[in-house]
Amino acid sequence: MVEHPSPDTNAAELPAWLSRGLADLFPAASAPESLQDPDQALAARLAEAEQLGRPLRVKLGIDPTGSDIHLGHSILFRKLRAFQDAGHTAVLIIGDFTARIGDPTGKSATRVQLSAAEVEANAETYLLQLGLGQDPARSLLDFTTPGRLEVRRNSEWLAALDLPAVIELLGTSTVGQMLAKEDFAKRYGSGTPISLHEFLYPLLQGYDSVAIRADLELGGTDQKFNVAMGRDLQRHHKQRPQFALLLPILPGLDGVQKMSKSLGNTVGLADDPLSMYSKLEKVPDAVVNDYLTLLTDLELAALPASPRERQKAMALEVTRARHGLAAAQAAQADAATLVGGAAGAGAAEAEVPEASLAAVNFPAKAFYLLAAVGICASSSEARRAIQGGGVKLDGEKLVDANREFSGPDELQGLVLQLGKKTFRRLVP
RNA sequence: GGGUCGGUGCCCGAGUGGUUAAUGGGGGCGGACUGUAAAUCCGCUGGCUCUGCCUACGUUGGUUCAAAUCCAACCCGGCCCA
Repeated sequence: MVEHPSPDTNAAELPAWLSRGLADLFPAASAPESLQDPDQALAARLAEAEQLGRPLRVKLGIDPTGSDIHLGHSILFRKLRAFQDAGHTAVLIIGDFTARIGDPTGKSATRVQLSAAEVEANAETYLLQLGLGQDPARSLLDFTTPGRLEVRRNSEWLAALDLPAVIELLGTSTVGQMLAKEDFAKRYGSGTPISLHEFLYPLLQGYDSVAIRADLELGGTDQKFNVAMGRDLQRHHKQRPQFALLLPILPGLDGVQKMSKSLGNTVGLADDPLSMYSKLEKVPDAVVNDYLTLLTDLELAALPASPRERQKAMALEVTRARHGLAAAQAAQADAATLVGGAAGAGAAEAEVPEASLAAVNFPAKAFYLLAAVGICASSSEARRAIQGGGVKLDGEKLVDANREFSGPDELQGLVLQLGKKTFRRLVP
């Protein structure tokens, strides 16, 4: 490639771990030689950091509004981790204060406000899923290496703002600027209500950057407005404005809409190996390469061209990163046996999630059993599933929804199957 | 605050006194097909250990043998005016 004769040109290139999968970066990645300004060019800022031996402070904010982290979120954490591994400081902001307003981004309606207790409980779960107390080799973030991670809650500084401070904050932008934001513009245009407090959200998120003196903020492309707001506010507070690093929004399992719990197209970080693998190996062909780029470190060029092989390689690698190679390979093998037709014999061998019969009251009718064991959401749904011919017990189609089981003995050890990909081994 | 229009099942959206969990579409789930995919076709889509019983059309109360459908008050939202 290019020669690197001087430190100046060195800075003109970003490392691959940083540029992989980027959707947007501003103000600029690198700059012409005449403009090696560490405030304008990220490459220059990185070089400066190295020179001064001062790691960059890389901000990522999360609002603990739900309880499960899924792969869609994980692409941001993966990038944050890459910064950690390169020696920088990840500043993870738990939006315990902002979560109670609700980020209007991408929302077609005002979000429900959460109680402080709910938010705190969610925050705890998030940290555990991100790897708190775990071996960094297996977890998403590095919680153990000193100096690599700061976890901050934004109530720390936001709860302390008094009215004059809030008014000053509001004074930094205009209604026109707010309405320029796509979500607001859409909602305003379509007559969907926008509460005034929602205008505060971008300002508060921006203020977080001021509070922690961020050098760089990570976000999805939908965060562009909010991240840019951080730059404005930092300038307002006489700080060096942060760089913005935007990553694409991961499409969900449907391949069209973004991955989101409410759309039911997610793969959870906490999913067991088998369901993680089997969901992933059937993502639409069109998004397999996105998954590979954003969720793995694999070289795309080195992979087989066949879409089916790519799906498998991607599913295996993503599962491996969470559960280890052995578990991932087992999941791959099990997926092949379970779904591949020879369910009867295969199911007995394969490793499937277990479901306890403890909560079942016997005698139990088939439709009730499905619901009681948690495989169906309701007994009515179970009844329909059985009548629709989608339920198998130990490989044999269960046809009678009213079939009665007298006790756990005749069920334990058997595998209950709903559709092609939901399996439960019944245990006491 | 005034005027006006509106609030139906996961979502959109019919339905304006009388079988009926309530047309249709989307989404979801299941089946066939397939590459465990896409496309296509078919079925299901409130709850309950269910041949029946509950609960449902913003909330509460009322009229009626009978209401999602009529009346009243209230709550929430859009638009116009202030």
